Amino acid sequence: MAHVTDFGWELSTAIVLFHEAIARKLGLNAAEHKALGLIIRNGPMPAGALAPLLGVGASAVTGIVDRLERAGYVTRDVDPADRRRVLVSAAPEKAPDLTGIFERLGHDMWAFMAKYGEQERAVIQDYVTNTIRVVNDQIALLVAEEAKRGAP
Amino acid sequence: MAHVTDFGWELSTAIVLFHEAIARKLGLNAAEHKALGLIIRNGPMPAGALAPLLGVGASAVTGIVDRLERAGYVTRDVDPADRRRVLVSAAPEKAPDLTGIFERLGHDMWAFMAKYGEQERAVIQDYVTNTIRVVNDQIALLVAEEAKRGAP
DNA sequence: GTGAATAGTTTAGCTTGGTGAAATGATTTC
DNA sequence: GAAATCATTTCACCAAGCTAAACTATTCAC
Repeated sequence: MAHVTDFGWELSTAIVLFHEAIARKLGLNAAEHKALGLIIRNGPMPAGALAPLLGVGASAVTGIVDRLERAGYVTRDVDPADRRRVLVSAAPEKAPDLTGIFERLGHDMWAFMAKYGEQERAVIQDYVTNTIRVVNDQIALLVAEEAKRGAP
Repeated sequence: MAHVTDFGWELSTAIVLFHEAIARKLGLNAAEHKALGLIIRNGPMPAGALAPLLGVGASAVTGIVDRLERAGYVTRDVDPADRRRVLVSAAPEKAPDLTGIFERLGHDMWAFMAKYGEQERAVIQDYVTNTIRVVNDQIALLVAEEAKRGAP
């Protein structure tokens, strides 16, 4: 098992460093990067919804979205359904040479994935899926602990 | 391939969130968490060696190590070989209930790893190793770009 | 042994990015 | 249609954490 955890540790470190490098490349701090990730993943969201997800107050979201908008990564649009709300959407065309990076990443991943047979891919998929589940479980436990300490 | 990248994306997000949750649990900010990780991984290191790895100036390291030391996660010791130098070592016994978290994580990983046969584990190992390599390559490219922009 | 170089810390000043209360504009309720 | 509510922004202020430069202690070169 030492092998598995060691690999996991290395992979985990690499992924965190990769995220940091991407954020630097985009000129974003942690909060802005996280916000952009949430918007890309979840689609357009009202500004207020970001506050709890980022763990900051509503007024701080204005500044974060300001900077993302000024950099061209997102756009603000009034929600036609409820014109009090401001929907923040990703402006994917403005992401700089990131396409190049993800293309290279995808290409290199593809290069070694191609040699696996169908069964081997199934194993890998099972492994990754289970790892995601296990990690998410631990996150949930940690967050639950925080919540308990926060409001006991 | 859409599957693979999607899984990769999910895994990547989970890992980043896990790291953040751990840092919050320890009461550490990003720089402190990164520094502690480096010290744990590399063993005792002189304070000055941390500065370039963290991407901060030497004077900032003092504050970072101060906070880690005050929290009990590391100790400072004068290097007997060169008494100008201060070796920063991890104080593992002081890490709080983290043992519990990593025990649970290891246990849950073990639970589903146990069902794989030897060949399946070899496939997984190959996959993880290659993924680490590919991600590290992209990091190296990004860092090289930064260096070029930084000092052309 | 003296002078230059090195490791770490201290200090002062500044930037960043946050909070919380009040303001603004839009929507719902009665 | 007036009043209460809601989403977001604005404003003034505050704290964290960084840099640059001065300072102390130690080592190395000659």
